[in-house]
Amino acid sequence: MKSLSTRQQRMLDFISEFLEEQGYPPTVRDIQNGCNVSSTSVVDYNLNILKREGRIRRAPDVSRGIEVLDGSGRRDGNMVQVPMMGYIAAGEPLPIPSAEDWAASEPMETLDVAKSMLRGEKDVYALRVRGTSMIDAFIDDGDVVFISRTDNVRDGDMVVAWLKTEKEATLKRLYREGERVRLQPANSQMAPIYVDAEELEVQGKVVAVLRDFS
Amino acid sequence: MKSLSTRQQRMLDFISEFLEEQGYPPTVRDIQNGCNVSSTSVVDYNLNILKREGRIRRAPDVSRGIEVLDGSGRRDGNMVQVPMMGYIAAGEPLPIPSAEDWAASEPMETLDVAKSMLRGEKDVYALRVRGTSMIDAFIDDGDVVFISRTDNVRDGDMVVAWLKTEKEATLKRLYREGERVRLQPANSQMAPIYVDAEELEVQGKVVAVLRDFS
DNA sequence: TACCAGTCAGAACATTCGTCCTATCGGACG
DNA sequence: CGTCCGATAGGACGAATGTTCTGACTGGTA
Repeated sequence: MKSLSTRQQRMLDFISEFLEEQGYPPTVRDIQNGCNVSSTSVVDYNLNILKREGRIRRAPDVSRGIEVLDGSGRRDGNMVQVPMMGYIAAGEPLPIPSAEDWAASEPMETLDVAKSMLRGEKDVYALRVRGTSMIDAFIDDGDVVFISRTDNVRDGDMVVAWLKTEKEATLKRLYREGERVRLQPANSQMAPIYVDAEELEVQGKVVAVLRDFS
Repeated sequence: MKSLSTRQQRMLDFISEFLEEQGYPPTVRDIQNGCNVSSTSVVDYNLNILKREGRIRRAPDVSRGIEVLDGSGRRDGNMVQVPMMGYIAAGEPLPIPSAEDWAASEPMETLDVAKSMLRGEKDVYALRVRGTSMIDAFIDDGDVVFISRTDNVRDGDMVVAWLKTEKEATLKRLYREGERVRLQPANSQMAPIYVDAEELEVQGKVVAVLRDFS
């Protein structure tokens, strides 16, 4: 990647900052003032260079039609708000409304998460782990688990397993073995649980675990 | 929060979509065409209502000067690119260039992360954990730890501890006890390590741990 | 020196685009 | 029925803004 002149670098930084602060891109004249350039034509000139170098994209004849591209040519701003649906703890039912109620439900606490972290998983919600019942999966009290409400569960996936008779929800790796299902703790020192397929309800698949120190 | 008319809701959705797809907000006329409105004045009229209801912010006399606000009045698009600096494993030195080299170093792999996840911590980088040497901190092989290169370490913080003579880097909770330092594993079953303050170099503070299933 | 490519200035031009004025329509209300 | 109000249209004005043209200045090169 070709190196930029100081002016071009400054312009690029200014555009990013402006976008961050204002929520929309700057105009040619905004850049002119922000970078101490004495003519709009110079800004235009250097914007074309930035475009040629693949640093920005420009929509012609469109005011503020500038997009800043990162190193690989992607645009920034790929966030998603994941609803925090409550707690998960062994022995308590999961407080998850159906998908229909979901959209209609009241605004709740949400977690800002980069889309890339979810790797394309859809219909994701978050739960905070209460207690140390998941410790065998290296999931501690207070951790946040991101669950994808998907049916596409493959053997070996970490799932939210609801045991109907025990009325218990835990996180385990799931393996189908004929009639029954093996629920394998992540810790090899711990013994697996075998249950009837009927006994089990898979609430979703764990996409990610987040532990926050602050 | 007052409910919106179908047209207003549609406009709000359109603005978000447009912003997501184009990277900059729509004009009044973009909204007009996108929502099948027959006059710009109607768009303006409804935009003012959306503003009054606190759903958007508008910069007067500014083209595309629309910001979509979430429920609590914050603007979307609060992302940060955290550099992935390599691996951390007991017995290997940390491959962390100094802060000066850092800016000059080559473009490296980055992780998109919501700012809110870092809770204001500055100068954050990421490391991938190799091996199970951190297992006592409930940190598994392959997990990603986010490190803040800060000096503001308080007792009880989880830190990247570099033991000079052992040439070992591990994640432990740090407690100062006079001359020496106690390094406490997260797992209460495991015994703490006591080292001379001289022996220890704190590389940074752990801000978050992320485990990704995919 | 002469030439050339890269960069910058200043200014004018043509759209784009936010705003505003006026008018219409339908429902609620006395 | 008349009035008022929210929502909608159509259109036009003027400011905001991208684009372009001309000219000048620089440093490198034959």
